[in-house]
Amino acid sequence: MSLHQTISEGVKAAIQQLYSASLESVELQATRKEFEGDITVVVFPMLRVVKGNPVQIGENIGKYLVDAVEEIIGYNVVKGFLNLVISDAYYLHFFTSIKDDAQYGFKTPVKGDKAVMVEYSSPNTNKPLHLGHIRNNLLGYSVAEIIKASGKKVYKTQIINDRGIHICKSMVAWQKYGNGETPESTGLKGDKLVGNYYVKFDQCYKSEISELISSGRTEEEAKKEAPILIEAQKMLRKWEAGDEEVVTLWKMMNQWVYKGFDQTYKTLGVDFDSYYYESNTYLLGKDNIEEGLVKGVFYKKEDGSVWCDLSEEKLDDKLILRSDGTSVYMTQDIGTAIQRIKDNPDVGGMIYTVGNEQDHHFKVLFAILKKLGYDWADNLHHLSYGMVDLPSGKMKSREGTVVDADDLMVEMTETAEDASKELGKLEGYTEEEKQEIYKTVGLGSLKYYLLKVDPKKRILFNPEESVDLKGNTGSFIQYTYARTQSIIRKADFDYNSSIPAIALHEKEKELIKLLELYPETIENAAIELSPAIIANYTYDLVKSYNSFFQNVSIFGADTDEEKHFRVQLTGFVGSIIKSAFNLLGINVPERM
RNA sequence: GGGCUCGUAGCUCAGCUGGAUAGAGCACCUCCCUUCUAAGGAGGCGGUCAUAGGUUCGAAUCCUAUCGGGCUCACCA
Repeated sequence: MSLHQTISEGVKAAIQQLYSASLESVELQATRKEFEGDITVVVFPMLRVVKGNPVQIGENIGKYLVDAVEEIIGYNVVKGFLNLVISDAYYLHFFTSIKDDAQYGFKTPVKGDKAVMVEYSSPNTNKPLHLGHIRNNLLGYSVAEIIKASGKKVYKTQIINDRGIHICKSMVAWQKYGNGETPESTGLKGDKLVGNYYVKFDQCYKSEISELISSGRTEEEAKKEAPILIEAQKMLRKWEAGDEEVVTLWKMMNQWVYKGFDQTYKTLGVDFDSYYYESNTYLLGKDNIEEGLVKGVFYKKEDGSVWCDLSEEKLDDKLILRSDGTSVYMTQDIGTAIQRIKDNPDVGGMIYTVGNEQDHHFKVLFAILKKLGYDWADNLHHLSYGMVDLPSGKMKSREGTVVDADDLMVEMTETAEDASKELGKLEGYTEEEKQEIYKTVGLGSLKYYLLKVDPKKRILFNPEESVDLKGNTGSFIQYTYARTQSIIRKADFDYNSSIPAIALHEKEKELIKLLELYPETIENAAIELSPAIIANYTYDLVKSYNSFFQNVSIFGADTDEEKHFRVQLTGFVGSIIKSAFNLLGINVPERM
C-alpha cells in the first residue's frame, strides 16, 4: 500500500471514529516548502460531511493520525491545511524496497490486455524528412515506449505515401532531366536525389505556366495545360494500368528513397515493426462500403455517391465514395484501419501520430468506425501535435525554409563537439568514443527540446536555444547522469547492501519523494499520450539531485552509513534518469 | 460565417481530477571551483495568469462572452 493510500485510509477512519461520518475521498498534496511537513491533507472538502471549524477538524484528525498511523510522527494545521510529518524510517524503508528493482516503474504486461498499434512518421516518398517529421517520429516512438512501460504490448507502424500524381512528378522530372543519375553515381542519399527531382518538376512546371500565360492563356488554363503536368497525369494512368516500364521506374526510385529514410531513422534512433504502403492500401475500404450500406450507416445519393450521416455526432455528412465510384482519402483510412486489425487480431486500439491540421479528419474517421460497430473503435486516438515554427515563421518547402532532418542532426552533433572541446572534459578518450558522445549529446539536446513541450502546442524552434547546454535541456540532464556514474565508479565499496537507520537530510527526503512519483508519472504519460510529462518529471528529479549533490557531501559524510546511503541514492537516481530518458528515446552517456 | 485549439515573467516553457504567497530555465545582478564533473549550486530582479462577467468557502484551472494567434470546414491526399 502506498503512503497516499495509507493516509487516505487513516483520514477516513478518523472521520468515522471522531464524527461518525464517511468520506468518499481524501484530497492530498505535497506540502509546500514554506511549511513544515511532507504531505498535506486538505480539510475544506470534508466540510460537506462534517460541520465545524476546519482548523479544529484538522487538529483532531492530526492527533488521531499520529496515534494510529506508524509513519506519521507529527502534524500542524494552517488554515484548512493539515500538514503531516512523515518519519525518516518510512523513506528509508521505501527506498530499500525499490533500490534493487531494475524494473521499478515498469509494470509487467497484463495477460489478456489488448495490444496497441502506434502509427507515426507517415512520410511521402518524394520529400526528404524535415524538422516536422522529427517531431512526429520522436513523439510516436516515445509514446510507444511509454505505453510499453505501462504494461501493454505495442506495435509500431508507419504508412508510406508512395503513389499518386505527386509521386509521378519526381519520376517524370528524373526521366526528362536525370541522365540516368543514381544515388551511387551522385553520392547523394536516395531520398535527397528524388527530392531534388520533385523540386525540378515544380520549377519546370512554373516556367511552362508563365510561358503559356504570355502566349495568351489564363492562369487557370495554363495550370491545367502545362505539358509536364500532362505527362505526369499520363504516367499515373500508366502506373495504375500496371505498365511495366513505369512500375519498374517507380520501384527503383522508391528503393532509393527507402534506403535514405532508413539511414535517417537509424540516426534518429526510431524503429518500426511493420510498414503499410498506400500503393497496397489505396483500394481498401471499398468492400466496407457495402457493409455500411447494409447496416444503414451509409446512404447513397441519386448520382451514385455514398455518404455517411454524422448529424448525431454534430459533424457534417461525409462523402465516402465519389459518384464515379472511386474512393477518397477517408475510404482508404477506413479500409486500412480494418485491415490492420485483421492483420493483428491482438490489437485492441490504435494511435495515429498526425499533425493537428487533421484533427477534423480523425474525428470523422473515428465516428464512422464507431458507427460501423467495431469494438476497437472506442480505443482510437489521434496523437495530434502542433507545427514546428521557426523564428522566421512557418516552414515552407516552396520557399526553401524547411529544416532538413539529416542536416539538423549533423549540426547538433557538431555543436555538441564544439562545446565539449571548449570545456575539455573528454581528454584521454579515443576519437571514436568522443564522436559517440558528441552524437549522444547533440541528438539528446534536439530530442529533449522537441519532447519537453506539450504535444498539442506549437513549437517555436529556435536553433540557438535548442543547442543550449544549460538549464532545462537534454544535455544538462545527460550531464547529471554522467556525474552520477562518476560517483558510482569512485565508490569502492559494495553499495548494494542494505541501509541502516540514519537521520535523513532534507535534500535526500525530497529526492526519495520524487522517486516515489515515477511509476505514477509513466502511467500518466501513457494516458495523456504525452512524453512531455516524463521530460518534465526527469528535469525536476535532476534539479533535485543537483541541489543534493551540491549541498550534501557524499564521500565526506560523517559516518560510513551515511556515505553508503548517499552513494546508493545517487546510483538509483542515475538509473531512473536513464530509464526515463529511454522512454523518450534519448541515450545517456556514461561520461561527458 | 460554423467547429476545434492556443493565449501564464522581456524570451522559452511547467502548473495533475479547482486548494495555501502562481513555479522553472534563458537573459540581467550578487556570491560559491586547494574537496565527489562549475554543462553545477545559493540568492536577487521580474506576473492584474489576454479581457470582462459567472459558478463557490476557494479559479491560471470549470462556464459564458469578447479580443488576439493557429488549424479546419473538398466528389485533394
